[in-house]
Amino acid sequence: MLNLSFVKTFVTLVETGSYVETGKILGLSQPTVSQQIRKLEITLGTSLIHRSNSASTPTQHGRAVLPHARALLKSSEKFVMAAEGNHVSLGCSNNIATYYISSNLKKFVDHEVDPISWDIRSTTNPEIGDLLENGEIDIAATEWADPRPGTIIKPWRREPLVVVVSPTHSLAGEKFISIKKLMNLELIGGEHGSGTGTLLNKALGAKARNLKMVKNLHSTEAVKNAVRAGLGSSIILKGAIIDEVQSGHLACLSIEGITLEKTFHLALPAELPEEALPSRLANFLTQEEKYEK
Amino acid sequence: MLNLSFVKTFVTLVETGSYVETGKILGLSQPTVSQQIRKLEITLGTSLIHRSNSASTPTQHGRAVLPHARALLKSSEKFVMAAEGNHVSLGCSNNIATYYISSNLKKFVDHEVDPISWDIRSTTNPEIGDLLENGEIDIAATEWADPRPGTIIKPWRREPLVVVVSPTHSLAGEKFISIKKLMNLELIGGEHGSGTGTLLNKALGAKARNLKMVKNLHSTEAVKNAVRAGLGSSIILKGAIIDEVQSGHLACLSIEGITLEKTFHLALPAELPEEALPSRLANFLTQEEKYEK
DNA sequence: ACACGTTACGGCAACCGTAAGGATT
DNA sequence: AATCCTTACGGTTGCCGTAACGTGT
Repeated sequence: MLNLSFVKTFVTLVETGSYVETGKILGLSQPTVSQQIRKLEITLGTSLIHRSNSASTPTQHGRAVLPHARALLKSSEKFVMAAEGNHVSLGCSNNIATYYISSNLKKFVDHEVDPISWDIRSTTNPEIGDLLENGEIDIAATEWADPRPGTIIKPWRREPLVVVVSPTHSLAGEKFISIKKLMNLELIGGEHGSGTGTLLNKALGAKARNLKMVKNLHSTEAVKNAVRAGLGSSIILKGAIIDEVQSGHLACLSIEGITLEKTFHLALPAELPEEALPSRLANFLTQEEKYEK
Repeated sequence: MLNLSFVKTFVTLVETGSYVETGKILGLSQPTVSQQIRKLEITLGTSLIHRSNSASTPTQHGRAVLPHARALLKSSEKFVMAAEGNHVSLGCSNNIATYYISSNLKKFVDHEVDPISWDIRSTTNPEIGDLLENGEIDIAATEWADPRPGTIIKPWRREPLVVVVSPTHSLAGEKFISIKKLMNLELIGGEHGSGTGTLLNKALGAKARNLKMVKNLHSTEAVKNAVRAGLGSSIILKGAIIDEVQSGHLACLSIEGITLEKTFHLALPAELPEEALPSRLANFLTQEEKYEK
């Protein structure tokens, strides 16, 4: 079986180009470095480094293997981090991953004393619940509450939805749109399962039926592009179009008389202790955002 | 440093739930299994398995670490495979990855005697060239030739482009469309850098300027959805819409008088020996498709 | 009594360091 | 001569198996 230390010395040897230097970095004697490379080559059955007195360069094989070697070491680090409780696998809805989570995660990482390792998986809202149940992620951030056995749900933050139109649209420049006028817009929908439809039904009641949904595209980015091109309008999370509004590529309006808000939720395994990293992240996020009833 | 064997025994122990069984599978004595788990726990500094005489179940920590452990082992396998020359990292344009490569790759894997490990990265055509230059992929399949220093390019296969309209469109049902009528269609473009624009300029000459490109969406799937919804028409690789045409959700036509074909290319590092896996894959693909001048 | 896991201990292989030996500049 | 890597060899570590020992069913 493979020896991770040897892989590590191989990688640093390629990076430094020198056996002596590698030894110094890793705290090994120089002959040991030589020995380890030899042994690695034997277990792999191929030559990895061109032997010459002047320069130590990887062979063709060595170069081919190098990215995999790096990936292996990284994977090993993640494993150790996870074991030490300093790793979170975060699962987010596509929208949250794209537009919301990054800055919060950065703040959390800076806020923690020990270094944190993390990864993010983003997919559709319903699948996020599956991932959490299967243990593939430690904590989930979704656009609607998806209660499952063995998980607890916390409300995280409220995010307004706005009506988005092309800047050349007659309504561009207005702050509000009446429900009546909303019914006349040709609306382009986004990703399925993001809960926007349910939300509209709740806010508009029976009138939601009269909205002219002309098409569903599969991602918010595709919707934004379509609206920007004048193919229609849409109802989108405000956080997703801040840049475009600022730069004048899109115009946004609120709906007169109603507040359209999506509540983001966090979900975690139920039996998790408070001091576990996912719990700390959840607490940090909810406090940070000061969610008010 | 971590010992990969121990990680392996940990994973199989969780899978089997028995020390004895694990020993049998891995060819170890039962006390050795016990010892390895203990040592792993010591190096990680946490308990992984609930000690009890009846059932061996992972602790909370153990469950949290498990996916990372599996990832680590998989990463190690990939490393070994790469070293043995039985791994290819294939980079494809998004379209090729989505619609073309899978069946070919399957045939190649079946055709090889030794088991092959592989992975696919898909991104835009220009980026594929970068990946190959950086050694992050071993072979590239792109929608146009992108010659770089140190790489060789082979034509792979020709793929027709067709005009795609909604099945409710007046032209649906026709086999051909005149260039004149093509000028009247509101065309939706797809991913940037896929070479379709260049191809149209070559085929139509100055007339290409008169095409009504109303919008570029960022992926072929988005374009398909938009066309299907009647938002416009498009010019797309035929292979991307076979299913939709068959099921009647889209209609396709050829352009009268001209053949619109994209040539897919393969790119590999220049100095690669013929018996290397990427070379074998390239040869298999080009022979399979019988590319004629 | 039996099945399962742990503890104890000895042999053996593997790893690392020191010292000496080429080869190239 | 100096630098860099390899070879040779001995000491130590650490891994594995056998045997003996708890413990719950």
